[in-house]
Amino acid sequence: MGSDTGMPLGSANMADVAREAGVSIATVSRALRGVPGVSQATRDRIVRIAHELSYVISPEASALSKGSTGRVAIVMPHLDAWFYSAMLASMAPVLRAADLDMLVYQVEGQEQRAAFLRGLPARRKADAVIITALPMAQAEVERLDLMGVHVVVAGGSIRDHPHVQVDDLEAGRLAVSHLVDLGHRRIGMIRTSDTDGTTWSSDLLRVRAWRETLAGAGLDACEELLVTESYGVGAGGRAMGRLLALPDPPTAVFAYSDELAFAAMAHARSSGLRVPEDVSVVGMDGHPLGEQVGVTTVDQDVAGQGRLAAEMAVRLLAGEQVRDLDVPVRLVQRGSSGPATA
Amino acid sequence: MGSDTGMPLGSANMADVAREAGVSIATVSRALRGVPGVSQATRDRIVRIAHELSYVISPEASALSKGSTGRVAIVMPHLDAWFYSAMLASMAPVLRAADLDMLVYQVEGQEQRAAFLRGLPARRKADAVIITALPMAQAEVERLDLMGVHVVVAGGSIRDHPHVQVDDLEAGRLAVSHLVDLGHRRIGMIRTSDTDGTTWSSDLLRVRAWRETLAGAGLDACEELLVTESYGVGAGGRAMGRLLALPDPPTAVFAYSDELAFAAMAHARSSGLRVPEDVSVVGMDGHPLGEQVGVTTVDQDVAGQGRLAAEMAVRLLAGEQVRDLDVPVRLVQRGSSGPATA
DNA sequence: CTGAAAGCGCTTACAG
DNA sequence: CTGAAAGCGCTTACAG
Repeated sequence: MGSDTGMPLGSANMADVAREAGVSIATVSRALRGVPGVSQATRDRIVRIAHELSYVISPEASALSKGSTGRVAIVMPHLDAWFYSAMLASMAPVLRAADLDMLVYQVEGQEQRAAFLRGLPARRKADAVIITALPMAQAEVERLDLMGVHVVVAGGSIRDHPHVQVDDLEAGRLAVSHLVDLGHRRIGMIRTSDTDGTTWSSDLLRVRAWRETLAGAGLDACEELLVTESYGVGAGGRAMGRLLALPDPPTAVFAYSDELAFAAMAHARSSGLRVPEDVSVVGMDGHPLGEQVGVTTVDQDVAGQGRLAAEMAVRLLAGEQVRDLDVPVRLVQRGSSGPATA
Repeated sequence: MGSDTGMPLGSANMADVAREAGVSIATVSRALRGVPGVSQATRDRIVRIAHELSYVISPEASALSKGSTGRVAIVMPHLDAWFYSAMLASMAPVLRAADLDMLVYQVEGQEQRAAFLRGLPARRKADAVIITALPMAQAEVERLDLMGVHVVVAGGSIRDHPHVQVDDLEAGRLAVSHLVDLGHRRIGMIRTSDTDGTTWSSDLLRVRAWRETLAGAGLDACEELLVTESYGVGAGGRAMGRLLALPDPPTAVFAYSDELAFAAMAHARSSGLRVPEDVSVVGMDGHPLGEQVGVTTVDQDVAGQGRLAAEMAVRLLAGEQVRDLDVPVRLVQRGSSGPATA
């Protein structure tokens, strides 16, 4: 690494490389990007000198002149729930392979969402934005159109933006039918209320599936069996507590996520109940811990959804057409659900 | 929102705003950034017009001329393990408050790490980089110095870069001493081997604590009791399986993380063992599920570490001095550990 | 195959 | 308080 120019390592710009190589910066630019129009010898020399100078292209300057940022923004309401981190983890390698950087925004609650959309911050910071399972009110959704970047929706759908999702209605039916088939007559549902007052397709659809499946089986989907707790660590436990405290508690519960299911099960057990003998629990997602802990779930291939959403963004940036993708769900029966005994 | 200029919403640049307002772009720049030197009337008018035109500043152009990017890069080996996602989640609001964007890099394994450091990609893409619990070989560490940006280390330490960490030696001692105090004589340890061949302070220190604590108690820290599985979903289960298959299996196990502990417990139970009667398990982290599932752990306040690391990055960017921060750990006793019965 | 020059959209001394 | 102009570091027609 002989920096014989005496300049601090890594502070070189394209002009320095050009000077050192005895060519114009236009030639350096072409050589380094690998575009045709440079002789192999010149290219080799430039590459070598750039390396010697520890030259790194300025993404800002590059972006400014070509008009694209080389970045994709990922927007999620939470970063620490498993669903979101699994999404993120599966998007990362796809974007990396396409040489795109990943800008991550945690946009939690209506206020932050409003601020995010008001500032339209992603518009000039990324070439595309992947909205992941973000609750949104109708008026907010409109703002999305103004962002002037490609929008991909993962884990849900928003108007006519291209999306990757599962059929949440089917997912909910799978879970609830499974419990109905096991002979349960009182079946509760647990969800969290980040979605307060806002439209979020997955949530609405799973609740609808719960209602419709119960109705279809001639069972009562009364409001007390649908408990909503605000998002947070204790949500699942509190929700289960409320259900179990009912005069006529459910013998089975469908939780919106596996993490809620884990907490619900733990709460039930610490209340002296056996799972599934006293109460059955079904979650949703396909959380890896679920296999170990033995939770019946509706697997929605989160990693697959993330990968596909990222690929969709990559395609859009390449100017290709994309079409909406539906990822199949499947019921995975494990120890947390069993026959109704009452 | 009357765009009376007829140009597509959001495509305006500073010159458009200037023209519309009848001022120079210099004045627009000052007005919009809130720097002094613009009359209130002019400022108000400019702000209004910018809003009407849905004007959003070009971060690229801004960054190029002022020489900073307004971004912080977060580098982690995994994004889907709880520890990392909790770190990320706690960094996000701090960076947001400082008006910094978060660029996330999942750098997994030696090959990707080498590529990351070879390209020094973060150097010009962010003003600071927060390295989170990333295993690194010595030679790789050297390259860090070349990045030409502020480096903060979270959840460990790397040479003399400012860091936020816990005392992993103490953490390990707390866990193992707890088991020794309960009367256990055969105490195993489970870890994962992302760290293969590389230096990662936390890992080395916790293993050392395990060895030293056992030695200090006159117990045998034989190699068969230290099991290393490559990182992944099944790691904890496989590791526990290996320990339990030993001719003389341990009666207690210290797992590097709570997630490993969950899996280890599940495996033990599915093997027909009771926890803690037949085997005690202690994890580390302070995973929220641990409270629900009843896992004894060494809480290392992950969210606190993430917050402090992000604050440290913000301070460095503000030109302030920072000093290394040590976050305290504490043993949280729960149901997964109990007296030795053998 | 190579270079001179315009342009991307800002910020920031420097003048007034 | 305001503006003209240089400069940030690239990319990309356009010529040769």
